Amino acid sequence: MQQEAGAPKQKAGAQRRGYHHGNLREALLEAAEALITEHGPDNFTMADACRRAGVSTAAPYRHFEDRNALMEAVCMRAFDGLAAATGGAKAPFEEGSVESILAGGKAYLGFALENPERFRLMFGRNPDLKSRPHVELAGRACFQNLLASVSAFLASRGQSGADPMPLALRLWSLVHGVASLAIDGPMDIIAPGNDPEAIIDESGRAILAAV
Amino acid sequence: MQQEAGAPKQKAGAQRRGYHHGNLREALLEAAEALITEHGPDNFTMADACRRAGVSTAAPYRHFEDRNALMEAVCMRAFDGLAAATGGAKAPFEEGSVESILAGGKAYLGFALENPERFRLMFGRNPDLKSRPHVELAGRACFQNLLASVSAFLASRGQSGADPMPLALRLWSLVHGVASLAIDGPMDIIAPGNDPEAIIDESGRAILAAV
DNA sequence: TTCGCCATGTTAGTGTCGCTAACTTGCCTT
DNA sequence: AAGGCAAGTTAGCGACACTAACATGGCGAA
Repeated sequence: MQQEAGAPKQKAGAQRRGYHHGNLREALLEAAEALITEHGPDNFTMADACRRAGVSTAAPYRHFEDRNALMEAVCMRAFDGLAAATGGAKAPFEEGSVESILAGGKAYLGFALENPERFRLMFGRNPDLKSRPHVELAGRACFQNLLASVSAFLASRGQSGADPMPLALRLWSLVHGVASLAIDGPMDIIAPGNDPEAIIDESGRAILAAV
Repeated sequence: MQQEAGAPKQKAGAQRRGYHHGNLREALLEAAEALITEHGPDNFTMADACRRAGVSTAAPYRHFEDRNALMEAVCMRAFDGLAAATGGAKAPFEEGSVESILAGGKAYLGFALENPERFRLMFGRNPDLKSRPHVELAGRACFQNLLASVSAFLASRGQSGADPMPLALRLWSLVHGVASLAIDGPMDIIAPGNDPEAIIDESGRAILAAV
């Protein structure tokens, strides 16, 4: 899902050698991730990324069509990270078990807490970003994880043929709500010292038990 | 010059008569609300608001310290609207009943669906906005509604003294998650044609039943 | 009635940003 | 060894947030 332009160049580990940077695309991605982590996606500027990478402000446009294209690349990396986090958390548990589903939800929350600005980039409303097929696909792939778990859960409850979507949406809404409130501040302001994981655990069990 | 009868310094419903606008503060607030509704808080610019109000780009700074101060004023109006919507929806039902709590949650969702960009302004991460005491207070006041309902609900279940906070946070997380996913797009993309209200209804009942 | 204060407008200007155009450099193929 | 072309550069455009200094005119006081 990348190759903007054709020719090979010095690839990995390249340092600035002279006139040419050598690995600017990767350097910009790393700069963007760092700056987004630090200041949030809204305050990210191309100029900042250029300064951090040590190039002129026109250089990025050889590698990314515009600011949003760079954001898109960062966004997709973030989705990969989220999928890895949730997938990894479920691994130790039996597929379709309550524990595995809750572990996935808590990993989703953990990712949001550890990478709040990435999370905002992924789920904030940026119509231009949302409409990019790659981003949409990455999000969909993430959700497949949950759908599969829910299908297995329903099967273990004797509902093999049932549509997993309604239950998956309930669980996703819960977990996403906890994560959003936790990182956007209201939860800390309103109820400092609470435990977001506990909310997922208790409400999640209630929702699963109601099937 | 031109002026009809000599209404001095018109306060309400004022039209531009000459050098002075007459009611610029209110005009800017209305322009900002319209522009935010149309293009989202991130794409709102002071210059747009000025054009819509028919004044120069320097004029707003006589009424608002900066862009964020204007956003703050819009944000607080939005919190008032949310409080009114949720409070009004609960009114027909007995305080503390399951139906009243669910109605409040659905009204919260309804507000988000009807005013997605306002909702994003209120709950999106804008550290400068969040830290303003007025905004924090408005948000807290909104939450008091829910806390009161949950207290009454617990009392009706024979738990008069219990702390309503944990249950309130579970419900808020659920409703906020549904609203966020519904307006930020993922829900439509992943599961078009679903019914967000049903999620609140079903999960809400499950969470309340687990008390 | 007149006068002048000063709130509320204005124009002009600064620095930053996203992005483009046109030029330059130097790696890689031939 | 030559030169094509990817990938840098500088310069510049228009938009933005915000400021400074100036202009207007409504209103209260003399």
